[in-house]
Parts: sequence; C-alpha cells; structure tokens
Amino acid sequence: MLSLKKYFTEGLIQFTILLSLIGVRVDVDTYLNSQLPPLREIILGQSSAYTQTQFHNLRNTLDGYGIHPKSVDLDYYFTARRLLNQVRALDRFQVPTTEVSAWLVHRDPDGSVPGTQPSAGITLENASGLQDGTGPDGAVRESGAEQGFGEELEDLGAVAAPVNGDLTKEDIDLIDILWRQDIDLGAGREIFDYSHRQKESEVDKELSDGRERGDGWRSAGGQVAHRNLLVDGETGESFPAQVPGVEDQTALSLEECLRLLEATFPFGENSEFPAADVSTLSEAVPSESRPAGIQSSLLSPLLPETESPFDLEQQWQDLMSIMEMQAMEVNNTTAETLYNGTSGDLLTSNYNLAPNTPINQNVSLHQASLGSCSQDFSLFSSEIESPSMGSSSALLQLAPDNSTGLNTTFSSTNFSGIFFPPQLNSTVNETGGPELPDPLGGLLDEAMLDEISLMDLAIEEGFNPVQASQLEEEFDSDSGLSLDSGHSPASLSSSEASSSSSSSSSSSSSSSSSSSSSFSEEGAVGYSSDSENVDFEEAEGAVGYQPEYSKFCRMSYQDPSQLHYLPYLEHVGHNHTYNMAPGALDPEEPKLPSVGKKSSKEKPSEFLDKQMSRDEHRARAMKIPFTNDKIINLPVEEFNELLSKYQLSEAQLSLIRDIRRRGKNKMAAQNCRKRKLDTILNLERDVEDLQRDKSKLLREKVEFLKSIRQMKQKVQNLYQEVFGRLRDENGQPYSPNQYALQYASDGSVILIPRTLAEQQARRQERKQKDRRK
DNA sequence: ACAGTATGTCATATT
DNA sequence: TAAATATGACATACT
Repeated sequence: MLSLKKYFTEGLIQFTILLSLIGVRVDVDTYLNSQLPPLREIILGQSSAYTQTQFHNLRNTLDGYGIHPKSVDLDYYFTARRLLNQVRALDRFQVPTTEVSAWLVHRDPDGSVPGTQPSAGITLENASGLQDGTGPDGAVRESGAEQGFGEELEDLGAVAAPVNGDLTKEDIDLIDILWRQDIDLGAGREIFDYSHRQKESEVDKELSDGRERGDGWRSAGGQVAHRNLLVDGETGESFPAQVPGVEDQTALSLEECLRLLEATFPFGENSEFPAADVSTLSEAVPSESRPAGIQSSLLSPLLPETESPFDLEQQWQDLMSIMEMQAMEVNNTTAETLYNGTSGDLLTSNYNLAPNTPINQNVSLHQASLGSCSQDFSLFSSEIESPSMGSSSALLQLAPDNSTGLNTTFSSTNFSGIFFPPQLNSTVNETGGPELPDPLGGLLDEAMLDEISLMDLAIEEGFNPVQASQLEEEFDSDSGLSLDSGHSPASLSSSEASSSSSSSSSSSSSSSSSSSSSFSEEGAVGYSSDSENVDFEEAEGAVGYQPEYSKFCRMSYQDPSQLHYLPYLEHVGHNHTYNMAPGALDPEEPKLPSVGKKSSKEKPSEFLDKQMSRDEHRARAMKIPFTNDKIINLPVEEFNELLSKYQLSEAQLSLIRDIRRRGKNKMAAQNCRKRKLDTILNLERDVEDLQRDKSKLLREKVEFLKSIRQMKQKVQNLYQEVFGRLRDENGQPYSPNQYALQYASDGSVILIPRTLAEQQARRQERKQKDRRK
C-alpha cells in the first residue's frame, strides 16, 4: 500500500508536470491539498509568486529529491517561459470532460470503442488498429492516423476531433517560436499564451478561431520569420514560402535561440565542457532588459487565474489514467515501435495534409545544418504509405548520428535522453531536483524524467488502450449478454425470469423502479378483488396494514382494470355480496380446485363473482362474516378479536387462517417480484453506467497516450533542432554520438560528452535507487 | 396445442 | 416464539 501511495503521488506530480508541459495547467494543490507546491513552482522556480516550501519537503520525502529554491531573474523566466511555451506548443492533448461526454453520446451507439471514437468514419485505419489491438503496430497506426485525421478534420473545420488539431498547430507554432525567440519576447508571447489557453479551453472551437489566434501571435511575435510564412487558407497552418533567404533567417533565429538558451541557463558548473557557439552566446539577453509585462504574460499560462480547464473530476480522471498507465507499463517493450510509428504517422498526416506546414518549414530551414529534420519528413511521407513500418527508421534518422542514443532514447524511457544523455534519464532527477527552479529545469527535472519514463512505459503499453477498447467492446457486447445472463442464469424460475425481463421493459417506463409503481401492477393483481374490500374496511377502521395497504391502493388505482372497482358504492355492494356469501356452496372446500370452474359456472350469474378471488369465493361459500381484506390485513390482535366475536366452525377458522396466510403471501409474492424486477433494472442501469464510465476512461486514456506520444515526438524534434544548430569552434556540428544536450541541475543547458553524461546518469541512478529504498 | 407471461400458492427461510 | 415477510418452486390462467 505504501508503495502504491508513493507511486501514486509520484505519478501525480509527474503527470502534473507533464500536463503543464503539454499546456494544461493543473493545480497540484488541488490534488494534494497544498501539501505539494504547485507545479508551476517547479517550472518557474521558487521566485514565482507561488512559494510553497512544503513542496520540497514533500518531494524529498516522496521522491527523495530536493528542489532547492533558487531565485530566478527575469531572464530566467523568459527563457523558461519561452521554452516552456515551446514545449507546450509541442503538444497539448486535452480531453475536456464535456467533450468526451459528447463523444460518448455520439459514439456509444456505435460501439463505444475508444479507439474508434475520435474520427468515426474518417479514421478507419485507426479504428481497425484499435480493434485489432494485436500489438503496438495497431496502436501506433491508430494514434498516428487518428491524429492525422483529426488534424484534417480540424482543417476542414470539423469539430469532432478536439485534441488532435491543436496539437499540430502548436507543433507548427513551436518551430516558429523557436525561430522567433530572439526577436521578441513580448507582445507575441501574450498572444500566444492567449491562444494557447483558448485552445485548451476551446478545443472544439472552430478552426478559424485558432487560425486567427495563431496568426495573431505570429505576426506579433516575429515578423521576420513570418514574412516568409504563408498561411494555408484551408488548414490555417503556416508554412514557409519558398523565399530565398528564409533558411538563413531561420537559421539565425535558431542560433539566437540557442544563444538565449545559453544566456538563460549559464553553463556554470559544466562550463568545462565544450559549449561551442552556445557558450559564446552566453552574453545573451539581459533579463533586466525585458519588459515586465512580458514576464507576466509569459507566466500567465501557469497562473491559476487562467481558467482551469480541468475541474477536479477531470484532474482525478487524469490521475487515474496515469495510474492506469503506470499499472500497465509493465507490458510494454514495444514502446519504440509504438512511439516511432505514432509520431511518424502524426507527422505523416501533417505532411500529408499540409505539405507546406511549418514542419516543412523547419526542414527547409534546417536542412543546411540539420539534416535529420528533413529526413524525418521524408520518412514520414514514406510512412504515409506504410504507416506501421519505418517508424523506427524514421526515428533513427531523426537521431542522425546517435543510433544508439537517440533512437532508443526516444523510443521509450529516454524522453529525457533527448535532452540528457540516455543514462541520465532517471538519474538526473535527483541531482537536478534541488536546484532547478527554472522552467526548463523543472520541465526536465527528475519528476519530468520520471514522468517521461512513465509516459514511455505508458506509451509502450500503447496497445493496452487497444486492448482496453477491445475489452470495452467485449464489455459492451457483453452488457447485453450479461444482462441476459443475469436473467436466464438467475435462479429465477423460467416464469419469473421471463416475467422480470418482460416487465422490465414495460415497467421501466411506468415505474421508475419505485416500489409504488411496481406495486401498482402487482397490487392490482393480488388485490384486485381485495382492494374493493380494502376501501370498505378502511372505512370501518382497519388500520393495521395502512402502509402496505396504501401502497397497494396506489397500485390498484394505477391499474386501469381496477379503477372501476374502486368506487365505494361498487365496493360496498360487492362487499355485501361476498361478505354475506349467501349463495355460496357450503360443501366447497377451501382448497377445492372447483374454484376455477366456479367462475365459469357463475359467469352467467354474476360478473362480480368473476372479480372475486378464489379465497373470496371460498369465504363466501363458508359464510365467513367478514371481508377477506379484514382477514388478511388486520393486525393479529384485531384479527383475533374479530374472530372471537363470531362463533365460527373449525372449517371456517381454518379457511380464514388460510385466507389470511394466502393473502399475505400473495402480497409478499408481489412485493418480492417487484423487488426482483427493480433489482434487475437497477443492475441493468448500473451496468450501463459502468460501461459508460469505462468507455469514457478508456477514451481519455487513449487520448492521453496519444498526447504523450505526440509530445515526445515534438520534444525530440525540438531537441534535434537545437542540437543540430550547435556548432563547434570550427563551425562543425556536434556529433550526436559524442555529445548530448543536458539540462544541468541549475537549469542551464549544456552540451556535454555523452560518456560523461552517461556516467552522471549512472551515478544519479544509483542515488535514486538508494533513496527510494 | 404451445410458449410465454402473470399470478397465486406453498414450503421454507428470514426478519 | 409467533407473526410478518421474503423467496424459490410450482401451478394455474390467460394471451
């Protein structure tokens, strides 16, 4: 249990971080009841307005890491924010509850398969993938195709695919941002953030809006870069116009970006390592020079004021999904394929839809220095044709030199590997923890790493969602079966079962499963004859059975057939006759089967007789001086009292006792059947609800997994972008095999030899393990 | 005539 | 313990 709890907490933190990365602002406090400091602190550093020292303590306690509060200057913030925004731009996969619900409504009839959800007919491939669920391939394909289609939908103005569309855009924007980072940190940011938020909350919003927003911030942000960008009228996505010089500009932007990074994250401790251009750029932009407004705008996304798209429920669901992922992690070894395939698909779809999308832009821009990117796209395009294949290769190419590092890195647990040497992944957390107040530090913090690994695992599980969907399908199909089985296998006798099932349909409408309604039927049946007497007796003052009786009456009233018997006059007359029972045959035994015949016999004589129950007839035959209702419903005392008032023969007494017994039992049987029916109906409802919940959760899970995959892909791209821009003293690019970007514990970004990074990773890994023990 | 359903009844268990 | 109730199983009637 303890470990579970811990796991949960960790997962919570990680997931929250991830969410913030994605762009979802989650208030950790909500989860942890302010025991943990808000994530934004991790991301922004303690200097942020949110200072919850407990966080560190808690973190220490929980994860064994300490985050050392470190005052951060504006630059820090800016860079952090910028990077954070970029990272966010990488991916934002939200599944607003409401939207999900909408899906459910729309989808459930189809079979409520999570996988098939997102894009109905459009993503056939996707659906098939989910249903197949045989392996990662299916999942990969599914997600990729799904996203692609989702984007397409968005492009088309479709609303159904909430999550996917934005991502792509963000993705595109991300690159723009990178290029423009140096240009302007002000106006554009705010707009960006705004758009960001908007997108979050308005996933369904029309594309046009998004387009406007995107354009807005773009234009505001960096005209230079954007001058060359064309906005696709259909897709709303910007793509580089084939204008000579664009590449140069972009390249510059990247350089500057790097410089900014450098400035923001001084190489401090790690300065000993070759920092190449980066280090030279360390002059960077003085934090003071930045307008305060910018900062605020940058921070805004993290601030609570901004609408919190996730309500508690949503948050909880998120957590749960994460937990689920974690639980399922174990199975996944195919993450690589999954991930690669997915990302590839995603990109492919993008490529497909809008060949001129920013991604392309990137490619062209970076081609000079960064071959990997272009390769990526080519790969993606190829993937279009063969979704399942080439995913890995695509990644490989993405990670050009470093076959081992990046490739494996991105595949699963090495999200961090993008930024850190693979080995550092899990390790970095600890060291990085204490002194990573800056956003990036926070992002890439241990938690982040853990998260990432977690995500990876989750993603690896990739097909799990598929399986889940399958399960769900089964479940759905079963639902009917289960219900049926519930009926048939139930110990119910055939008659009972049938009755229950049949009545369920009929009564469901009339009776909201309340006893009263159900009673109506039963009551009508059981007391049809008795009811008449009931009223009569009530007048007489019989009270003992009031409660049940009232129920009964209600029901009898509801029963149309009984209505006409209810009138008092009729009852009175009827009572008279059957109370007196003058014409009844004395010899007729109470249990005599002739009763049925009697009705036929008496048909001609009296219609009322027909209404009488067998016991009533018997009572009349035996000349019982009081009504059956009395016999049945009077409390024992009154009943005995009543009996004592008359001189009754043994036969009469016996009959009376039988009548009472049978009458009570009749009611009991009715109640019993009604209860049974209600139970069945309730179970049915519960099953439906559970199915709904399950499918909803599964859908959410799928969405989250998708978003994670996308985010990973984008982070990878970003990493490569940055790395690819680095040049040594000779102007030569660094080999990914030999160097890796790493975020130091103090938040700085450094370029270090892989060997060193690996060492560190190992070291920290050890530490981490020790602490966790 | 037959199947399915609705009710009643009995035996028995539970409350 | 007795009365009231609940319920499974069977019977009967009706459609």
